[in-house]
Amino acid sequence: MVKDRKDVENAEQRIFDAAVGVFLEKGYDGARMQEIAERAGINKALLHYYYRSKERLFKQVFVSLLSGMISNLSNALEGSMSFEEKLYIFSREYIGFLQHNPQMPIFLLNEIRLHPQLLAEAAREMNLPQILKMYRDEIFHALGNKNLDDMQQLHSIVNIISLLVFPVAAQPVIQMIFNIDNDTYSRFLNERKTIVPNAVLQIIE
Amino acid sequence: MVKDRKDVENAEQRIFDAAVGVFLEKGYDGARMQEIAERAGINKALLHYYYRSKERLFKQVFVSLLSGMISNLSNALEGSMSFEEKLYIFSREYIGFLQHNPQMPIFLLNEIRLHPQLLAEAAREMNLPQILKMYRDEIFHALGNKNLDDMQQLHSIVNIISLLVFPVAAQPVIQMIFNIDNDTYSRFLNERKTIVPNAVLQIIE
DNA sequence: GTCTATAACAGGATAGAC
DNA sequence: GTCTATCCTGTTATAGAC
Repeated sequence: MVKDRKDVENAEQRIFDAAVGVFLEKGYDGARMQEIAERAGINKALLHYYYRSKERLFKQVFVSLLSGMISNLSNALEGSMSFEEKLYIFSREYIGFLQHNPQMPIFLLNEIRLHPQLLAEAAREMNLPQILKMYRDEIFHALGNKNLDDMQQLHSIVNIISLLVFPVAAQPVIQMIFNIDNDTYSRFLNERKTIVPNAVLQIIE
Repeated sequence: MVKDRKDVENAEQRIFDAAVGVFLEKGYDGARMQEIAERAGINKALLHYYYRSKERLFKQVFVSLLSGMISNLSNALEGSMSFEEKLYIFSREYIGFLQHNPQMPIFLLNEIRLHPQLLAEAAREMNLPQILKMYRDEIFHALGNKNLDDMQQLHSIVNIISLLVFPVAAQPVIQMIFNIDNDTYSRFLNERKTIVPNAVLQIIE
């Protein structure tokens, strides 16, 4: 089980990596087992040998993407900084992550929309509730110092996420409507790494 | 061509209505011509008689949904009210519309993501550029009075749309994470009809 | 473990009767 | 216009050799 040679990645892992790519690009319904096999450089039959069915393979990919996204970001919230500091770091990290994975938000939201039970199942397989509880406690605690009631705290959190995620998720539409080239849009997103926390703090105060 | 009897809607229209429902629920790849035919109460062959192919039927549905959404909302921007007044009305109308069509944002964004050329084609078939130019002029003009440069204006517009759309689009995820029941979430969205314009004005000033 | 071959069926599309 | 029957391809999944 020596794995230090990355260029000789085993078949199971290559299949999984290929599946991540294909499912992300095409969605569950649009993805083809044939294409996953081709990208992994192996035969279709081997997919079923390792993962039994398309559905089971997809669920593993889905959980992996969702939990990867969440655990990546929870790092930004750890430590003993002030709420303001955490907000700036979180905004920078989150937009940075999304810039490297622009397809993920719509992919995840759409698959959840199509298969609502996915979210509950995924939550069971990863320790999602626990991680999210940490998020909530962390954020609510920070916001609690601002004398906001429960509903106001929820508005604040949703405001932050909305301002960070949507501009990346809707990039193609926004670029098309306002006729913006890629470089300009990239600058636009980079600016938001500080503009969003600024705006959020302004709203709360 | 008498059409005053709505209960005797002709086959072509019934097919189209059924197609809207199925495509919205399942997406292009997940939708089945068979199911559209069943919901329309006619046979599969008749789908092809009227619409030739699944792809052509889908394009008409897509354009209809996109242009319906846009033209509905442009009403809110007409008239000679102040920017502040328009902002409040627009926020109320937009969230209200989304509450009745919660599936639409993710459906549209995902189909555009899967088929980037859809947006350009749809723009050609409807008078999208013209409508959007009206939007832009209207909004930029209003924001222009606030002494904002181009990039700041773009941030403002994207902020508004993000704060309005995302909380509806991501409703299932947000409800699950924060353990919120439907009634509470509905109140939450209603509150945002005034909270969002308040916040936006606060950011701009 | 990995392959080839094929089963089994679903789904879009068309032919042709009425 | 509307239907039934059918074609034909693509797709998941499995059987079985190596």
